[in-house]
Amino acid sequence: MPSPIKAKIPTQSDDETASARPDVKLGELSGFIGFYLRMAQTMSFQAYAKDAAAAGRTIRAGHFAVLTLIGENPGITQTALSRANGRDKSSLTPVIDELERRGFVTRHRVESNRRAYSLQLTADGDVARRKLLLAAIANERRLESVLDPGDREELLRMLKLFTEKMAKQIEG
Amino acid sequence: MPSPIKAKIPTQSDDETASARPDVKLGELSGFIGFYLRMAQTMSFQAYAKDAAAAGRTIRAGHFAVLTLIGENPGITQTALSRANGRDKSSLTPVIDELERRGFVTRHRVESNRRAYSLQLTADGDVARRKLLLAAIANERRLESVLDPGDREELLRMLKLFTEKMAKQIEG
DNA sequence: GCAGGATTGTATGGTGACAAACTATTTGAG
DNA sequence: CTCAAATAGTTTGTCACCATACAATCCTGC
Repeated sequence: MPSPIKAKIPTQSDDETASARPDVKLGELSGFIGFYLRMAQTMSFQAYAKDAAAAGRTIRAGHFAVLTLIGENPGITQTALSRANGRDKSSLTPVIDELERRGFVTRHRVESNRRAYSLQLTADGDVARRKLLLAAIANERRLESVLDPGDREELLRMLKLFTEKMAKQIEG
Repeated sequence: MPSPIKAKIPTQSDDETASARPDVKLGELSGFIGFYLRMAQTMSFQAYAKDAAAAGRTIRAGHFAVLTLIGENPGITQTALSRANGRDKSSLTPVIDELERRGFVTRHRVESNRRAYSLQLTADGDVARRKLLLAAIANERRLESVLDPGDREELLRMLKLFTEKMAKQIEG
Protein backbone atom coordinates (compact mmCIF):
# COMPACT_ATOMS: atom_id res chain seq x y z
CA MET A 1 0.00 0.00 0.00
CA PRO A 2 1.99 2.97 -1.26
CA SER A 3 -0.51 5.74 -0.66
CA PRO A 4 0.43 8.11 2.16
CA ILE A 5 -2.94 7.68 3.80
CA LYS A 6 -3.25 11.23 4.88
CA ALA A 7 -6.96 10.74 5.21
CA LYS A 8 -7.74 14.08 6.75
CA ILE A 9 -7.83 13.46 10.43
CA PRO A 10 -10.88 14.92 12.16
CA THR A 11 -9.47 17.84 14.05
CA GLN A 12 -5.92 17.37 15.14
CA SER A 13 -5.28 20.87 16.28
CA ASP A 14 -2.55 19.06 18.15
CA ASP A 15 -2.92 20.49 21.57
CA GLU A 16 -0.57 17.87 22.90
CA THR A 17 -1.44 18.51 26.48
CA ALA A 18 -1.42 14.91 27.54
CA SER A 19 -3.19 13.69 30.59
CA ALA A 20 0.02 12.30 32.00
CA ARG A 21 2.75 14.21 33.77
CA PRO A 22 5.31 14.84 31.06
CA ASP A 23 4.79 16.05 27.53
CA VAL A 24 3.52 12.98 25.76
CA LYS A 25 2.38 13.67 22.22
CA LEU A 26 -1.00 12.28 21.35
CA GLY A 27 -0.70 12.84 17.63
CA GLU A 28 -3.75 11.76 15.69
CA LEU A 29 -5.35 10.54 18.84
CA SER A 30 -6.00 14.13 19.82
CA GLY A 31 -8.72 14.41 17.20
CA PHE A 32 -10.80 11.43 18.23
CA ILE A 33 -13.90 11.73 20.32
CA GLY A 34 -13.80 7.99 20.88
CA PHE A 35 -10.42 8.23 22.57
CA TYR A 36 -11.41 11.06 24.84
CA LEU A 37 -14.72 9.46 25.73
CA ARG A 38 -12.82 6.46 27.02
CA MET A 39 -10.35 8.63 28.89
CA ALA A 40 -13.06 10.77 30.43
CA GLN A 41 -15.07 7.76 31.50
CA THR A 42 -11.99 6.19 33.03
CA MET A 43 -11.20 9.36 34.94
CA SER A 44 -14.74 9.67 36.19
CA PHE A 45 -14.76 6.09 37.37
CA GLN A 46 -11.37 6.34 39.04
CA ALA A 47 -12.44 9.44 40.91
CA TYR A 48 -15.49 7.59 42.17
CA ALA A 49 -13.49 4.54 43.17
CA LYS A 50 -11.05 6.73 45.04
CA ASP A 51 -13.81 8.44 47.00
CA ALA A 52 -15.54 5.14 47.64
CA ALA A 53 -12.38 3.57 48.98
CA ALA A 54 -11.74 6.58 51.20
CA ALA A 55 -15.28 6.49 52.54
CA GLY A 56 -16.97 3.19 53.43
CA ARG A 57 -17.01 -0.09 51.58
CA THR A 58 -19.72 0.62 49.04
CA ILE A 59 -17.66 0.37 45.91
CA ARG A 60 -20.47 -0.65 43.59
CA ALA A 61 -20.96 2.22 41.19
CA GLY A 62 -23.25 0.31 38.85
CA HIS A 63 -25.69 -0.64 41.59
CA PHE A 64 -26.86 2.92 41.92
CA ALA A 65 -28.02 3.05 38.33
CA VAL A 66 -29.82 -0.27 38.68
CA LEU A 67 -31.58 0.66 41.91
CA THR A 68 -32.59 4.03 40.52
CA LEU A 69 -33.96 2.56 37.32
CA ILE A 70 -35.98 -0.03 39.20
CA GLY A 71 -37.28 2.60 41.59
CA GLU A 72 -38.31 4.87 38.75
CA ASN A 73 -39.83 2.06 36.72
CA PRO A 74 -41.51 -0.39 39.07
CA GLY A 75 -42.20 -3.71 37.41
CA ILE A 76 -39.55 -3.23 34.76
CA THR A 77 -38.09 -6.41 33.28
CA GLN A 78 -34.43 -7.31 33.28
CA THR A 79 -34.08 -6.94 29.56
CA ALA A 80 -35.61 -3.46 29.52
CA LEU A 81 -33.42 -2.56 32.46
CA SER A 82 -30.30 -3.81 30.78
CA ARG A 83 -31.06 -1.75 27.70
CA ALA A 84 -31.71 1.44 29.62
CA ASN A 85 -28.50 0.81 31.47
CA GLY A 86 -26.41 0.09 28.42
CA ARG A 87 -25.29 -3.34 29.54
CA ASP A 88 -25.97 -6.84 28.37
CA LYS A 89 -28.80 -8.68 30.06
CA SER A 90 -26.46 -11.51 30.98
CA SER A 91 -24.36 -9.04 32.95
CA LEU A 92 -27.41 -8.09 34.91
CA THR A 93 -28.26 -11.53 36.25
CA PRO A 94 -25.60 -11.66 38.99
CA VAL A 95 -26.29 -8.04 39.90
CA ILE A 96 -29.99 -8.64 40.44
CA ASP A 97 -29.14 -11.87 42.22
CA GLU A 98 -27.13 -9.97 44.78
CA LEU A 99 -29.59 -7.12 45.15
CA GLU A 100 -32.31 -9.69 45.75
CA ARG A 101 -30.19 -11.60 48.23
CA ARG A 102 -29.58 -8.40 50.14
CA GLY A 103 -33.29 -7.68 50.18
CA PHE A 104 -33.10 -4.57 48.02
CA VAL A 105 -35.10 -5.87 45.08
CA THR A 106 -37.85 -8.41 44.52
CA ARG A 107 -38.39 -10.60 41.48
CA HIS A 108 -41.90 -11.65 40.63
CA ARG A 109 -42.96 -13.63 37.63
CA VAL A 110 -45.18 -11.62 35.31
CA GLU A 111 -48.52 -13.37 34.94
CA SER A 112 -49.10 -12.26 31.39
CA ASN A 113 -45.59 -13.31 30.41
CA ARG A 114 -44.13 -15.98 32.59
CA ARG A 115 -40.69 -15.73 31.05
CA ALA A 116 -40.18 -12.27 32.48
CA TYR A 117 -39.54 -11.01 35.98
CA SER A 118 -41.17 -7.90 37.36
CA LEU A 119 -38.60 -6.03 39.41
CA GLN A 120 -39.53 -3.95 42.44
CA LEU A 121 -37.54 -1.87 44.85
CA THR A 122 -38.02 -2.68 48.54
CA ALA A 123 -37.90 -0.15 51.36
CA ASP A 124 -34.40 -1.32 52.19
CA GLY A 125 -33.52 -1.02 48.55
CA ASP A 126 -34.66 2.56 48.56
CA VAL A 127 -32.51 3.30 51.57
CA ALA A 128 -29.53 1.79 49.79
CA ARG A 129 -30.37 3.78 46.70
CA ARG A 130 -30.36 7.01 48.68
CA LYS A 131 -27.01 6.26 50.21
CA LEU A 132 -25.53 5.60 46.82
CA LEU A 133 -27.21 8.74 45.55
CA LEU A 134 -25.27 10.79 48.05
CA ALA A 135 -22.04 9.20 46.90
CA ALA A 136 -23.01 9.83 43.28
CA ILE A 137 -23.76 13.46 44.03
CA ALA A 138 -20.43 13.86 45.77
CA ASN A 139 -18.69 12.38 42.77
CA GLU A 140 -20.67 14.57 40.42
CA ARG A 141 -19.54 17.65 42.33
CA ARG A 142 -16.02 16.53 41.74
CA LEU A 143 -16.58 16.22 38.04
CA GLU A 144 -18.28 19.61 37.99
CA SER A 145 -15.33 21.22 39.72
CA VAL A 146 -13.11 20.83 36.69
CA LEU A 147 -15.61 22.36 34.28
CA ASP A 148 -16.70 25.92 33.76
CA PRO A 149 -20.25 26.45 35.01
CA GLY A 150 -21.85 26.72 31.61
CA ASP A 151 -19.80 23.87 30.21
CA ARG A 152 -21.37 21.37 32.55
CA GLU A 153 -24.84 21.87 31.10
CA GLU A 154 -23.45 21.90 27.59
CA LEU A 155 -21.53 18.69 28.14
CA LEU A 156 -24.52 16.98 29.69
CA ARG A 157 -26.75 18.08 26.85
CA MET A 158 -24.39 16.77 24.21
CA LEU A 159 -23.74 13.49 25.96
CA LYS A 160 -27.47 12.90 26.22
CA LEU A 161 -28.02 13.70 22.59
CA PHE A 162 -25.10 11.55 21.58
CA THR A 163 -26.24 8.62 23.69
CA GLU A 164 -29.79 8.70 22.40
CA LYS A 165 -28.89 8.99 18.76
CA MET A 166 -26.16 6.38 18.94
CA ALA A 167 -28.53 3.95 20.63
CA LYS A 168 -31.00 4.37 17.80
CA GLN A 169 -28.28 4.00 15.20
CA ILE A 170 -26.94 0.83 16.74
CA GLU A 171 -30.29 -0.82 17.20
CA GLY A 172 -31.70 0.23 13.86
CA MET B 1 -35.95 6.61 57.29
CA PRO B 2 -37.66 9.89 57.93
CA SER B 3 -35.55 12.46 56.12
CA PRO B 4 -36.50 13.04 52.51
CA ILE B 5 -32.91 13.52 51.38
CA LYS B 6 -33.84 15.88 48.63
CA ALA B 7 -30.21 16.85 48.19
CA LYS B 8 -30.70 19.05 45.15
CA ILE B 9 -29.82 16.86 42.23
CA PRO B 10 -27.52 18.52 39.73
CA THR B 11 -29.77 19.15 36.78
CA GLN B 12 -32.63 16.73 36.49
CA SER B 13 -34.55 18.58 33.84
CA ASP B 14 -36.05 15.11 33.48
CA ASP B 15 -35.98 14.68 29.78
CA GLU B 16 -36.76 11.03 30.19
CA THR B 17 -35.81 10.12 26.69
CA ALA B 18 -34.14 6.86 27.49
CA SER B 19 -31.72 5.19 25.19
CA ALA B 20 -33.80 2.07 25.09
CA ARG B 21 -36.85 1.44 22.98
CA PRO B 22 -39.73 2.17 25.34
CA ASP B 23 -40.19 5.05 27.70
CA VAL B 24 -37.95 4.14 30.57
CA LYS B 25 -37.64 6.87 33.16
CA LEU B 26 -34.10 7.72 34.16
CA GLY B 27 -35.07 9.83 37.15
CA GLU B 28 -32.12 11.26 38.99
CA LEU B 29 -29.75 9.49 36.64
CA SER B 30 -30.62 12.03 33.98
CA GLY B 31 -28.62 14.69 35.80
CA PHE B 32 -25.36 12.81 36.10
CA ILE B 33 -22.47 13.35 33.77
CA GLY B 34 -20.87 10.19 35.12
CA PHE B 35 -23.82 8.11 33.95
CA TYR B 36 -23.87 9.58 30.48
CA LEU B 37 -20.13 9.34 30.09
CA ARG B 38 -20.37 5.63 30.65
CA MET B 39 -23.30 5.30 28.27
CA ALA B 40 -21.60 7.36 25.57
CA GLN B 41 -18.39 5.41 25.88
CA THR B 42 -20.28 2.13 25.68
CA MET B 43 -22.13 3.27 22.58
CA SER B 44 -18.95 4.41 20.92
CA PHE B 45 -17.23 1.14 21.64
CA GLN B 46 -20.18 -0.95 20.49
CA ALA B 47 -20.34 0.95 17.23
CA TYR B 48 -16.66 0.25 16.66
CA ALA B 49 -17.01 -3.41 17.53
CA LYS B 50 -19.91 -3.73 15.14
CA ASP B 51 -17.95 -2.21 12.27
CA ALA B 52 -14.90 -4.27 13.12
CA ALA B 53 -16.90 -7.47 13.13
CA ALA B 54 -18.50 -6.56 9.81
CA ALA B 55 -15.14 -5.74 8.28
CA GLY B 56 -12.12 -7.95 8.87
CA ARG B 57 -10.79 -9.51 12.03
CA THR B 58 -8.93 -6.60 13.56
CA ILE B 59 -11.09 -6.10 16.58
CA ARG B 60 -8.40 -4.60 18.81
CA ALA B 61 -9.50 -1.04 19.46
CA GLY B 62 -6.94 -0.35 22.15
CA HIS B 63 -4.01 -1.30 19.97
CA PHE B 64 -4.46 1.75 17.81
CA ALA B 65 -3.91 4.08 20.72
CA VAL B 66 -0.83 2.18 21.83
CA LEU B 67 0.74 2.07 18.39
CA THR B 68 0.02 5.75 17.84
CA LEU B 69 1.48 6.78 21.15
CA ILE B 70 4.64 4.78 20.56
CA GLY B 71 4.94 6.18 17.06
CA GLU B 72 4.55 9.73 18.30
CA ASN B 73 6.88 9.24 21.24
CA PRO B 74 9.72 6.97 20.22
CA GLY B 75 11.54 5.55 23.21
CA ILE B 76 8.63 6.05 25.55
CA THR B 77 8.53 3.72 28.54
CA GLN B 78 5.65 1.45 29.42
CA THR B 79 4.72 3.39 32.50
CA ALA B 80 4.58 6.71 30.65
CA LEU B 81 2.59 5.01 27.93
CA SER B 82 0.13 3.52 30.37
CA ARG B 83 -0.46 6.92 31.92
CA ALA B 84 -1.01 8.68 28.63
CA ASN B 85 -3.37 5.91 27.69
CA GLY B 86 -5.33 5.93 30.93
CA ARG B 87 -4.70 2.28 31.76
CA ASP B 88 -2.74 0.50 34.40
CA LYS B 89 0.79 -0.49 33.54
CA SER B 90 0.03 -4.10 34.36
CA SER B 91 -2.67 -4.09 31.70
CA LEU B 92 -0.11 -2.99 29.19
CA THR B 93 2.30 -5.88 29.65
CA PRO B 94 0.33 -8.46 27.63
CA VAL B 95 -0.49 -5.86 24.98
CA ILE B 96 3.15 -4.96 24.40
CA ASP B 97 4.01 -8.65 24.52
CA GLU B 98 1.71 -9.33 21.62
CA LEU B 99 2.73 -6.28 19.63
CA GLU B 100 6.35 -7.33 20.05
CA ARG B 101 5.57 -10.91 19.10
CA ARG B 102 3.88 -9.66 15.95
CA GLY B 103 6.89 -7.52 15.13
CA PHE B 104 5.11 -4.19 15.49
CA VAL B 105 7.09 -2.90 18.44
CA THR B 106 10.58 -3.36 19.85
CA ARG B 107 11.63 -3.32 23.49
CA HIS B 108 15.13 -2.17 24.35
CA ARG B 109 16.57 -1.74 27.80
CA VAL B 110 17.41 1.86 28.54
CA GLU B 111 21.11 2.18 29.30
CA SER B 112 20.74 4.99 31.75
CA ASN B 113 17.95 3.16 33.56
CA ARG B 114 18.04 -0.56 33.14
CA ARG B 115 14.68 -1.10 34.77
CA ALA B 116 12.87 0.57 31.90
CA TYR B 117 12.17 -0.45 28.34
CA SER B 118 12.44 1.94 25.42
CA LEU B 119 9.60 1.26 23.02
CA GLN B 120 9.90 1.78 19.28
CA LEU B 121 7.51 1.29 16.40
CA THR B 122 8.76 -0.89 13.56
CA ALA B 123 7.93 -0.38 9.89
CA ASP B 124 5.40 -3.20 10.14
CA GLY B 125 4.00 -1.57 13.25
CA ASP B 126 3.48 1.64 11.37
CA VAL B 127 1.63 -0.19 8.64
CA ALA B 128 -0.60 -1.78 11.24
CA ARG B 129 -1.10 1.61 12.85
CA ARG B 130 -2.27 3.09 9.57
CA LYS B 131 -4.76 0.31 9.00
CA LEU B 132 -6.21 0.81 12.43
CA LEU B 133 -6.24 4.55 11.82
CA LEU B 134 -8.55 4.04 8.88
CA ALA B 135 -10.90 2.01 11.04
CA ALA B 136 -10.75 4.65 13.74
CA ILE B 137 -11.54 7.38 11.26
CA ALA B 138 -14.49 5.41 9.94
CA ASN B 139 -15.77 4.99 13.47
CA GLU B 140 -15.22 8.65 14.18
CA ARG B 141 -17.33 9.58 11.17
CA ARG B 142 -20.08 7.49 12.61
CA LEU B 143 -19.89 9.29 15.92
CA GLU B 144 -19.84 12.62 14.12
CA SER B 145 -22.95 11.74 12.19
CA VAL B 146 -25.15 11.94 15.27
CA LEU B 147 -23.87 15.36 16.31
CA ASP B 148 -24.56 18.79 14.92
CA PRO B 149 -21.50 20.15 13.11
CA GLY B 150 -20.52 22.67 15.74
CA ASP B 151 -21.24 20.29 18.57
CA ARG B 152 -18.48 17.93 17.59
CA GLU B 153 -15.77 20.52 18.19
CA GLU B 154 -17.46 21.64 21.36
CA LEU B 155 -17.71 18.10 22.69
CA LEU B 156 -14.10 17.35 21.83
CA ARG B 157 -12.93 20.53 23.49
CA MET B 158 -14.80 19.80 26.69
CA LEU B 159 -13.76 16.17 26.85
CA LYS B 160 -10.13 17.20 26.47
CA LEU B 161 -10.43 19.82 29.15
CA PHE B 162 -12.23 17.42 31.42
CA THR B 163 -9.70 14.66 30.88
CA GLU B 164 -6.71 16.87 31.55
CA LYS B 165 -8.07 18.48 34.66
CA MET B 166 -9.37 15.25 36.10
CA ALA B 167 -6.00 13.60 35.55
CA LYS B 168 -4.32 16.34 37.50
CA GLN B 169 -6.89 16.17 40.24
CA ILE B 170 -6.55 12.43 40.63
CA GLU B 171 -2.77 12.41 40.64
CA GLY B 172 -2.41 15.45 42.85
C1' DG C 1 -54.09 -26.26 17.68
C1' DC C 2 -49.50 -26.77 16.59
C1' DA C 3 -44.72 -26.62 14.66
C1' DG C 4 -41.14 -22.77 14.00
C1' DG C 5 -39.43 -18.74 15.38
C1' DA C 6 -38.89 -14.91 18.67
C1' DT C 7 -38.36 -13.49 23.61
C1' DT C 8 -36.81 -13.66 28.62
C1' DG C 9 -33.68 -15.00 31.69
C1' DT C 10 -29.59 -18.04 33.05
C1' DA C 11 -25.05 -20.51 32.68
C1' DT C 12 -20.53 -20.73 30.79
C1' DG C 13 -16.24 -19.26 28.74
C1' DG C 14 -13.19 -15.75 27.32
C1' DT C 15 -11.32 -11.00 27.58
C1' DG C 16 -9.59 -6.96 29.54
C1' DA C 17 -9.01 -4.23 33.41
C1' DC C 18 -7.13 -3.15 38.19
C1' DA C 19 -4.74 -4.05 42.68
C1' DA C 20 -1.32 -6.13 45.21
C1' DA C 21 2.82 -8.69 45.62
C1' DC C 22 7.14 -9.57 43.62
C1' DT C 23 12.04 -8.84 41.22
C1' DA C 24 15.36 -5.90 39.66
C1' DT C 25 17.19 -1.67 39.56
C1' DT C 26 18.06 3.26 40.93
C1' DT C 27 18.17 7.02 44.17
C1' DG C 28 18.94 9.37 48.44
C1' DA C 29 19.85 10.10 53.42
C1' DG C 30 23.07 9.40 56.79
C1' DC D 1 29.43 3.51 51.35
C1' DT D 2 25.25 1.56 52.70
C1' DC D 3 20.75 0.55 53.36
C1' DA D 4 15.92 2.20 52.94
C1' DA D 5 12.72 3.93 49.82
C1' DA D 6 11.21 4.72 45.23
C1' DT D 7 10.60 3.15 40.48
C1' DA D 8 9.93 -0.14 36.09
C1' DG D 9 8.08 -3.98 34.75
C1' DT D 10 5.84 -8.63 35.51
C1' DT D 11 2.87 -12.03 37.79
C1' DT D 12 -1.15 -13.45 40.08
C1' DG D 13 -5.85 -13.03 41.71
C1' DT D 14 -10.16 -11.07 41.13
C1' DC D 15 -13.92 -8.73 39.02
C1' DA D 16 -17.01 -6.90 35.45
C1' DC D 17 -18.43 -7.39 31.13
C1' DC D 18 -19.85 -9.57 26.70
C1' DA D 19 -21.01 -13.45 23.45
C1' DT D 20 -22.70 -17.70 22.99
C1' DA D 21 -25.51 -21.39 23.97
C1' DC D 22 -29.31 -23.01 26.51
C1' DA D 23 -34.31 -23.81 28.81
C1' DA D 24 -38.63 -21.99 29.21
C1' DT D 25 -42.28 -19.48 27.43
C1' DC D 26 -44.72 -16.73 24.00
C1' DC D 27 -46.49 -15.81 19.49
C1' DT D 28 -47.47 -16.64 14.42
C1' DG D 29 -48.84 -18.76 10.25
C1' DC D 30 -51.03 -22.33 8.57
